[in-house]
Amino acid sequence: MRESTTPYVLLGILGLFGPKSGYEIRAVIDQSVGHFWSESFGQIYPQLRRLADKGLIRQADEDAGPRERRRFAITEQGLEALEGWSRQPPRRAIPRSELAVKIFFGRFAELPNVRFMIESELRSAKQAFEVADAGELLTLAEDADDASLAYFLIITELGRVLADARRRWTERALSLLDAADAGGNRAVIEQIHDLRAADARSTRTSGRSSRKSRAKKKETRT
Amino acid sequence: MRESTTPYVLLGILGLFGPKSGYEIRAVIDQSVGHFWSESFGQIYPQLRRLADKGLIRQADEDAGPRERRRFAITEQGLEALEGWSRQPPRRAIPRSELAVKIFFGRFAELPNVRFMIESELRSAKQAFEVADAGELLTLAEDADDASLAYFLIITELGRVLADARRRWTERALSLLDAADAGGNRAVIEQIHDLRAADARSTRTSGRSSRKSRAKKKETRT
DNA sequence: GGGAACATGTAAGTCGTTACATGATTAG
DNA sequence: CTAATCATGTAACGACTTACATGTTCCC
Repeated sequence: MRESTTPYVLLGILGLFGPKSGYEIRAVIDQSVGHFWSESFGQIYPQLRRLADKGLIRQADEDAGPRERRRFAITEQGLEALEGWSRQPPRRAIPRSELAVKIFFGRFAELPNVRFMIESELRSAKQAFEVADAGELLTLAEDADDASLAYFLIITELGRVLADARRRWTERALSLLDAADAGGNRAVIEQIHDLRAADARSTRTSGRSSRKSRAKKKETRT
Repeated sequence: MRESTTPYVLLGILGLFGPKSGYEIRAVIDQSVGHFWSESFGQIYPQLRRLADKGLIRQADEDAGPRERRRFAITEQGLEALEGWSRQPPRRAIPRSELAVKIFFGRFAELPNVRFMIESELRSAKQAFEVADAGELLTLAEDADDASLAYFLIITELGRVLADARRRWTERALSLLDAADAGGNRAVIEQIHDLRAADARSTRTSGRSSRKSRAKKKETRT
């Protein structure tokens, strides 16, 4: 990675939510984009200093003691840097999933073991869904007038959709494991065909739900 | 990260597919778990040496020249190490998505810009789905008798489900963007309610598809 | 003979986590 | 008074990417 995204994340938080300390920034990240980004203090504090040195942020409270809270505000320059970065297409990297790798190598573990991993993933996915769902309600309640409302909701929606997908996958994975356990490869293949059939059914159904968005699109064109 | 998973990925590939060179290992990773893991040569080659030094792998062809292909095979010791690792629960890390962050900070970009990012994601998701789908067909054709069949299919299934989720999310994101563009926050909120309604509808429908897997489960119990 | 793909490897440098050190403030 | 939480910061280390250097083999 030629350029770290960390500094821009810090700038973005300060830009959206006003002056914040390193500690507060971390909390805000966890509670907003926490499903898709994280920063450690070991990254945040040195980076804040660097941003301040470059003039992209400035200390908001000049009267801070040595171990006291120091809030930073984004500067005009920082805003420009943030805007410049925001326009660039995102770097996409394959997310590394150790779970996926361990399942792929499942042969070298015991079946109950693999099953347990998937069940853990199921619990994790359910919880992630609840968190995203709660976050969405909170956003609707608190940011109903915010200029970022649509963006915030797109992110909570991503959390919901992805968590739901993870949940659905765990169910399918368990059904395949069951099939393998009970009927070997033949049953596994049969189960895969069932899943494909289920997919075909749901594709047919979901075509209906796009009716509502069509109305919106018409408005945009006029 | 206390312990890298890279060495175990190399061991796993050698364990599943027999002796391979660094170059081949990379190709196999890309074509199998490529959606969920990747390794660079800068990782692979030094790591192979370390694994060989520890006796977890050994060079399969002793007669290799300086710049010739050197294949490695997993040893008994390596297999034990791999099995030990396989049993441990996976470390889970929040996948860092720069796309999500950029959208969250969408206020600082221009709307067409954000839209373009999401449309790129849509294309990427569609392509990922096709790749996963093709991989599944290949697995069904080539590994129908493999002891890992169920595990391989669980991974291709993960690729399909996740790619599909990403696709569905982009559509929703675009509908929210449209709403914001056309009717501001009020329309956005309306659109979110529409999405929730669509969710409720599909939850009701999808309950049916678990009928098939129930049959399998019954078999397992007996 | 030349280009594409195959193939191995190193060096530099960044990125990022973890563990540690330190202290202030608040609630019970 | 003491535990939890708030709060800032550093140091060490490991992981990983990127760019570079080098050479082979195969096919046109």
